[in-house]
Amino acid sequence: MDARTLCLGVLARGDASGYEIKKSFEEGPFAHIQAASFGSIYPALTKLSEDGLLACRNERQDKRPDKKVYSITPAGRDALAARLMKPPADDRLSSDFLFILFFAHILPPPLLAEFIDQRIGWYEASLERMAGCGAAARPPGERFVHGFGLAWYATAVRYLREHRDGLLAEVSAPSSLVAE
Amino acid sequence: MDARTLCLGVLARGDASGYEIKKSFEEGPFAHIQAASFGSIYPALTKLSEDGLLACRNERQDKRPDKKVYSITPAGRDALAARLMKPPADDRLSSDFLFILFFAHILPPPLLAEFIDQRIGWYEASLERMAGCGAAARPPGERFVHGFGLAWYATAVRYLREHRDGLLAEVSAPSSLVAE
DNA sequence: GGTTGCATGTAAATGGTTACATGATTGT
DNA sequence: ACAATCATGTAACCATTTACATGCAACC
Repeated sequence: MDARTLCLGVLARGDASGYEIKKSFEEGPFAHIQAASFGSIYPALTKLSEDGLLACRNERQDKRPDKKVYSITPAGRDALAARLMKPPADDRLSSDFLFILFFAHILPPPLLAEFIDQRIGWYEASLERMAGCGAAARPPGERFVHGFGLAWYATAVRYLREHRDGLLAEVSAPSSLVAE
Repeated sequence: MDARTLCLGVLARGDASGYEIKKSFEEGPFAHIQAASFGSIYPALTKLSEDGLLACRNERQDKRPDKKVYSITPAGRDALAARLMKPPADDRLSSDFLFILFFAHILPPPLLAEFIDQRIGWYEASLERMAGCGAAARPPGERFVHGFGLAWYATAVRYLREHRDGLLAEVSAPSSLVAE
C-alpha cells in the first residue's frame, strides 16, 4: 500500500502531524498491518497537500517545536474511498526470523535459542501493547482489525512457546543418531 | 531480506534454476514468509555467480527451453551462514486487506462482503496447499516453519469466519440506531 | 486460436530506506 | 553528560516492481 493512501487513512480518523502519523504505524492502530518511515511520509504529505487532498495549518507549541497539522479535505476522503474499493493484494507475512529458523540446523544452538526467546518476547510485548489500547476503538472495522491482530499475535506466541524446546532438542540431537 | 540471501537459502536446499527459485516463493516452502520476483532473482543470481558464491551449468531439455541450473559453493554456504547469524528484523504482516477493513464503514456492504469472502477463500487455498506438501519436509527447522505457517493460516480462516457476519451486521445497522 | 506453463533476461520507472542536518527539552 | 522524545525535512542510495522482449509446447 503506497504511503499516500496510508497517510490519507490515518488522517481520515482525525488531524495529525507527520510525526504523529509515524507513531500510529509504530505503536498505534496500524502497527501490525502496515509500515511507513519519515522518508516516505513527509514527501507524501507534501504531495497530497499540493493535490488538494489535505489542508495544513501551523500549530505553535510551548517548549516544543512547531507542528504542521494536516486535515483531510472532502476531495481527500473521495480519493481514499476510491482507493479502498480496489481489490486488495495478497496478505503477506514478511519474516526474516522464520527464514532464519528454516535453516536452524546450520546455526549454533545457543544463538537459535536466543533468537526464539527474543521473538517470543517481542510478540508478547506487541500483544500487551495492543490489548491495552483496544477497548476504545469504536468503528466496527477498527475493532475487527484489532481483533485480528490480537488473534495473530496470540497464535504466534503459543506456537513458539509450544515448539521451542522440541526444535532445540532436534537440532542438538540429529535425526541420523536417533534413527540408528 | 534481500534477494541475494533468499536465493542462497533456496539453493542451500538443492540446485535450481531462476524459474524454480521463483516457484519456491510462490507455491513452495517459502511462500508464506518471503517473496521475490524475476526482476530481483535473475540479477541476484548473476551477481552471486560473479562473486563465486554460486556455480552455474547449462542444462539442455527436450521440448523445453534450456535451463541455467545454479549450485551453491562452499563460499556461498559460508556467506549464507554469516547472514543468518545477524539478528532478524521485526516480523511484519503486510495486509492491504486489513487496512481496507479498518475503514469498513465507508465501503458499500456488498463490496465488503465480497472482499472478506475472497480472502477467506484465499487463506483456505493457502492452507490446503501447505497441508498437502508438508509431510516430507525433513530438517527440523523446515518442519517448525511449516507448522508456523499452518497455525497462522488456520487462525486467519477461523477469525474471518467467526467475525464476518458480525462486522457486516454492524456496518449495515449503525450503532447510533442501536443505541436509541 | 487462445491461454497457460516453461524459461531467461533487461530497462525504465517507482518508490522506499537510510543517513544526514538541526535544535530545544526532559529525564537518567 | 548523555540519551531519548519531540519535530521536520532532504538527498543519495538501493531495490524492487512492472513492462517489455522472445519463443516453443501442451492443452482446451
